[in-house]
Amino acid sequence: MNYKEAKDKFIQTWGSLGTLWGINKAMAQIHALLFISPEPLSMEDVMEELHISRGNTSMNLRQLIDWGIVYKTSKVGERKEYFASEKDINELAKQIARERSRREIQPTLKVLKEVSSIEDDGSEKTKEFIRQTKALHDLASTADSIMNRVVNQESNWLTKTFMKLLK
Amino acid sequence: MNYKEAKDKFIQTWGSLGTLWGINKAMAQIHALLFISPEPLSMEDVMEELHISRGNTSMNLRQLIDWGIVYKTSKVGERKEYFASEKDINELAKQIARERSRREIQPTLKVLKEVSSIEDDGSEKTKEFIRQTKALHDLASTADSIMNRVVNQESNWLTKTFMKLLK
DNA sequence: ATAAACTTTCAATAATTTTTGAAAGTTTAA
DNA sequence: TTAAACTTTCAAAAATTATTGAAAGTTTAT
Repeated sequence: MNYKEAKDKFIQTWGSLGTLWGINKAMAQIHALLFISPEPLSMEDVMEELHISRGNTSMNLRQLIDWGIVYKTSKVGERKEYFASEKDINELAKQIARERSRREIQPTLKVLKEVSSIEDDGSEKTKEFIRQTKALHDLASTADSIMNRVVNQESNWLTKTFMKLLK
Repeated sequence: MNYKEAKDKFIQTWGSLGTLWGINKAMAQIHALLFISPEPLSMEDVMEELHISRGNTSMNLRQLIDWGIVYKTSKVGERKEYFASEKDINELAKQIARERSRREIQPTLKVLKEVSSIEDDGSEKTKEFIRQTKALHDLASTADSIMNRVVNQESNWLTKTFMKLLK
């Protein structure tokens, strides 16, 4: 396998994985491309490499910036903007964990808390509902605490902790 | 909020969350319904509660069974099959972790290993590619080890470990 | 063997999500 | 101020994914 083949395969794989953690294919592919590029790329570069339209590129770059895993840079004497991805893998993991917590877990916890607080009328179905939604709340809440802890520690905490756990 | 409202809200929320962990809405809603039901439900019951077709119900119940989080049961003297979800939250978390590892992480690891093994021709872009794909491989691999450990421990390991970490 | 009770399959349709591309918007240089 | 260089927006189109429902399939009782 040569560089070009490996690169295409990586971008393709990362792209289809993206849909699994809640971002679309183009967004994940742009991220993959920037992640392995030694130099920041312009919008034009991204469009050409991935064969996607200007509009699509613009919108998805914006989203990546919103997620905090891609940055705008500029080159002296050039008007164009260039884009670079977060290169540090720990920083990337932290950022993703942070965003997933904010976008998914927090809103879910809110709903779980709400629905598990209905009045217990004594019926079996109500009891079961309260029991099960409370259990889910606890699970999600615990998972979220872990994620927040990862997010708020020094960059290597994740790896260190994992290594300890694996001993 | 009464029981019916809370139930609908829970099913709705769980349904839209589903798309985020890689299962479709109907599948997640069926799971939600069974998860809070004190009794196993028939296909008919599920169709009526969620207003979805027979075919849809059948296919998604099958998938839930494939994921290992819903079981078929039967009632004596009845020909119909009934369906019940895994009720134990630790078992549910384990099962989901196990399936996500098998379906997503393992295949990704395979590709990452493959593409990060291309020959280093000394160019900056190749060096960067190898460095970054290796780093991702390490991250995914570590995350997977954790998940497998969770999967292979006694039912309460997850919660216990989390509690320790939070101290 | 027949038929009733039930489940599965799958081609057609519907719903949703993504992508395009051209017009509108913005910034900078002269 | 003008215009060139570049980016963003968004309605329409395309692509993808989910759902339906009726026919085919299966199982069980008689």
